[in-house]
Amino acid sequence: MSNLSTSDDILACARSLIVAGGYNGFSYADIADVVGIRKASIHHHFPSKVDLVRTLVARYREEAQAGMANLELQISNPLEQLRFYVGYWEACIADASAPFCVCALLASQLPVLPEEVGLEVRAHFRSLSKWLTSVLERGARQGQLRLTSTPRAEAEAFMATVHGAMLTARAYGDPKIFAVVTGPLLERLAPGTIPDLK
Amino acid sequence: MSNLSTSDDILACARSLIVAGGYNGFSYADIADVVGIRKASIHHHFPSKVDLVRTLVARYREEAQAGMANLELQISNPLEQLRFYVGYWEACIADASAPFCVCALLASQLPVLPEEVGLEVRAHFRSLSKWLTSVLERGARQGQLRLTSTPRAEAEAFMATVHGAMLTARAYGDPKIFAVVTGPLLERLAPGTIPDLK
DNA sequence: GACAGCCATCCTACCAGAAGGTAGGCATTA
DNA sequence: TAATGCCTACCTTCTGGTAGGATGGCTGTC
Repeated sequence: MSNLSTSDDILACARSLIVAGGYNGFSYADIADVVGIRKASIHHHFPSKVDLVRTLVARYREEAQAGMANLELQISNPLEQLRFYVGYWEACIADASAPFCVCALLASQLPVLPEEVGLEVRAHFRSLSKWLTSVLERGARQGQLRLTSTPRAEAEAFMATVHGAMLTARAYGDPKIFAVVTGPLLERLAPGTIPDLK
Repeated sequence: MSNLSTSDDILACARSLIVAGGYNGFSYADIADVVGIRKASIHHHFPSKVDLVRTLVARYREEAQAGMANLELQISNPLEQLRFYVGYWEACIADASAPFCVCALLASQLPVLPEEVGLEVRAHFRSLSKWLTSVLERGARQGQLRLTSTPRAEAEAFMATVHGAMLTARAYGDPKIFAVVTGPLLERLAPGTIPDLK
């Protein structure tokens, strides 16, 4: 991998392996092969697999939080914030750099996840939902977004559709379908268009 | 398990284990424990794990096809067909009998799935999408559904949202959120409600 | 009806390799 | 000198899978 810190390499590698196949879809040996290190050396950085994945998800959450905070600073328009969020994932899927949200993938395996990891994953869903709710609520208040139900319900639906679109893109092996699904999702929230017009 | 054929018991058990944790989330030993049989006996019915899971997904697909065909016979109203489909999953999630679509879960792990299994999983997505497209298309033609984009795009969005809602319900450990997400999804397609009315 | 043969089912016993993890040694750096 | 990072070597348990034997129900034949 890169020539930054080895533990960062391990985390980055584990992340992409998890994105590909989930918690039970990779082993220390897989990481060792990619990073160019021995299995035992990974244990030096992360004593157990649970430690590794918990750290990885915690860091992922930090990045996500930082991303949302940055979005609040850089973009004031709620609709544009949503567009940026969706666009971020569209790009990740298109260039196959990270074609799935780590937490979304792990959430699908929650029943077999170690508890400590599960807690982090659930926390991500709550904070993402909270942020989306606040964006939608603000957009509605400012008359920039048109909601058809409560901000919370709309936020959950938004999040669910984005996650589902990731899954569909993977199932079809076609990045373009992600935009096909998420495009109308954004349009529907934007006033100015008249959905009833045929 | 039940006292029907052993191979059916094995398939049923494997299905619920896959729904819980995916392809790598269970072993022959797990099934042996539940079914009350020895590991080696499972190999008699399904020589390899790939055989087992391929058969399982193929059967799941048959059931799904039969379900769609039956829906076409029993219910003529397209909106009611969609309601029934969503209600089916709502019930599965509520009673925890099958809180996730087997193919949706496996699709999330497509990169690490044996090819033969992956093919079946992708085929399910295609046929489900095809059916939803036809329902939406017919509904729009009959003036019973109001689409805001093409039937195909709307079908993909519908499917994605339902899959995402399954994931959300699992992440929150709360079956009710499934209806919170899918309810408005159906309402939006039904004419008669006026979304713009605050 | 008796009996042989056959086949499906399930068993015990075993295997090789992969899993996550440990012990302890050897450099390099602070 | 102490800690850090990485190594070799090893351990235990689990993994999917195989070999071969016991049982028991079904056939066809006499």
